[in-house]
Amino acid sequence: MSEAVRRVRRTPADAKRLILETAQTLVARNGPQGLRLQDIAGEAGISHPLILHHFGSRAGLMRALTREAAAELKDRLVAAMTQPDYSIGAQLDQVFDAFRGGLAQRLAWLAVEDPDGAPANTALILREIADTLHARRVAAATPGGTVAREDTEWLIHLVAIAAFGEAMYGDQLRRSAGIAAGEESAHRFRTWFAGLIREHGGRR
Amino acid sequence: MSEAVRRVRRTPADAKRLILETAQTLVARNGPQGLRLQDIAGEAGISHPLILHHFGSRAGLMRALTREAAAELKDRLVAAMTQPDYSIGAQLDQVFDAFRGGLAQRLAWLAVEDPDGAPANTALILREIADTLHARRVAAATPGGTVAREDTEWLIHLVAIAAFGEAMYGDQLRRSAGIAAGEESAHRFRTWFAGLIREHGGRR
DNA sequence: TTATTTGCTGACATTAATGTCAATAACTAT
DNA sequence: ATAGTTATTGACATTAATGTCAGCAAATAA
Repeated sequence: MSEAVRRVRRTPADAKRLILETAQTLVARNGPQGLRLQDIAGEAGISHPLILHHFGSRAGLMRALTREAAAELKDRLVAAMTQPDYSIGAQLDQVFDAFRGGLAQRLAWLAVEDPDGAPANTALILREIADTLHARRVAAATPGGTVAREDTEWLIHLVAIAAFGEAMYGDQLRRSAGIAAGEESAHRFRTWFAGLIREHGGRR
Repeated sequence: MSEAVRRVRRTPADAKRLILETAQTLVARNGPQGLRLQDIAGEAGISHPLILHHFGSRAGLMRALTREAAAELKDRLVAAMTQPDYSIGAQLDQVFDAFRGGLAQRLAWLAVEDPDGAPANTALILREIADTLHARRVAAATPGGTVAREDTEWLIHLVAIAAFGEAMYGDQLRRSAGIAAGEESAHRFRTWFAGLIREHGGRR
């Protein structure tokens, strides 16, 4: 009388993919609080022990999530940087784009959940970027002028904290300032910010 | 034979003070995760139901905490702004100081815990600041020049997201960039940032 | 002293999360 | 077919948090 219960059986790689993608979606949607194994399982149409089977523990899943988000960010930044005419002023929109689609928010939220995981995973990304950008700035400098290494580093630091701050609190702060929220407003800010940086680059 | 158990009996105001201050300390030290009623109670030397007695629920405590932190931030910013020679470039250090001592971190963390509480409590703070600053910039402008209102707003927005981003991720990002962490490094960045903004103000 | 109010606590209830495990079903190889 | 491997699940164990409550004790007033 008892029906045989049908099951989907995936390859481990596929199962991990499914879980990670579902989890990323949920983090982006609900913030760091919304990362309950039950919820992920429900959304993915699986049972929650399956997550533990593939990732060992909740912490293991978190590590995998941050690792994935950090890798994605790095890929996007490197892609933006390898454009022929790259400069942080001219291509700032691409840099912010690299943080878009909830990516920075995900990373930031994951950093809140697991303060030690994010640094480990993002380590040295910024250093690589600083090296590349600085070389470009030096090459682009007028023959007589010099570009201080420190200036490049702080420039990147500013863009990084601004991008994170914008991703986390941009909308809230705009609302608090009485500025209309939304994508268009955020874009206007990016444009303004790019101008500020271009100004800075231009004068030395 | 049974000893009478001695108890401390406070006024409601004193009890709330004690609880709020202990909680603020713990948030600053351990992040948003470290806000368990048991922990607060243990640290304050009271029992955890006392917190519920005075604040109704954990959510009530969180609201009180964000309200307090937001009020503190506003006070510091207003104090910085009412200095006679206030301008966001010249006094940027004071603005960042207003965010220091874990205040921005507390606010940011509380915002993560209770995304709706912070906006309600910080509403219009930035608008006030924008009004004041814009008036000053207009007054300080050279007779022929004009200062766009939007420019002032974006300037404040940048400082705000940078201050939050710095408070939340500054040290992590500096480490990730291979820059030495610590107060001195953070100060050097503030100085550089102030210069950037002063440059911008000077050219229009 | 006695009565009254209420700040305060210990013990318990409730809820909600992670983590464990034996059993089951879907593939693969023989 | 048959056996073996393992992805998958339901039921359960465990843990850890918030919230409830009856009663105790410290002030204040009569």
